[in-house]
Amino acid sequence: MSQPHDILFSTLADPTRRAIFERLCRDGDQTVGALTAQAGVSQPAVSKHLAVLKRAGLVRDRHEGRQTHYSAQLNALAPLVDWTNQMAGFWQSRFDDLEDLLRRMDQ
Amino acid sequence: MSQPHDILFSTLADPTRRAIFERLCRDGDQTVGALTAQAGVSQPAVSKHLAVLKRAGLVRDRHEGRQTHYSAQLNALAPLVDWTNQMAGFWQSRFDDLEDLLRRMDQ
DNA sequence: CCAATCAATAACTGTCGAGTTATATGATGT
DNA sequence: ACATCATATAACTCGACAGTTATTGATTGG
Repeated sequence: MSQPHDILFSTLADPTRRAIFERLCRDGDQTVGALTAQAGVSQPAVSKHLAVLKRAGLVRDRHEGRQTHYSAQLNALAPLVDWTNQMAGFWQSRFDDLEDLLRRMDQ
Repeated sequence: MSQPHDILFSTLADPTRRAIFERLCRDGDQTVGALTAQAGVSQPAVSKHLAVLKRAGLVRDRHEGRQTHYSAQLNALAPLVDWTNQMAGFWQSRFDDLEDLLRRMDQ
């Protein structure tokens, strides 16, 4: 029962973690240190959040010397967009069904 | 720091709760009993999930005799779409590579 | 009125996960 | 080789929350 968007929702549900992801979207490639500097939590906490984001495919890491740079992988958001479109589609199709029914009742 | 999409993400993060919302999108108006029948959890659990969905603005309730009908409020998903668009915007301003994602969002 | 039904609330329990500090791993410069 | 810096992992704590059963409140039919 664990769809791809399942992992996305739970990964992005945490405000601290989502803020990290947003920062990576906004400002691009960042080191763990740079992210920690504004995260409001300890460095290990940031590292754990990054690990979760990585498992969800939302970030990539790149090692450069003793630093690790992380960057956002925006295409990982696709299932989220798909899910939203699907919900909208259900809604629309029921609306169409209703219109269809009303049209039948009119004639 | 609690933005509107913050509540949406955490509300939709729970699989059981999201399944209830999906059901309401797919099949429209449902009673608590009908939702409980397929939720896989107890009736009180369903009621609590519905209360959370309602606080997030994702559902409306309508009392009819001793039953309560719930229905999805799809427009409440707007902040989610906005957030995704914003992330895509950040990304796009730095790269030009997300045709695939944009195609999904356009449909 | 009484019994039954539907939903919500109360009270409680257990689990999960986000945070901490402490430590390990690994790269760099002197 | 050594001291230092950057990140990851370990071990632990604590609170939030999803689930349970039991109960209450409200509505309907006999």
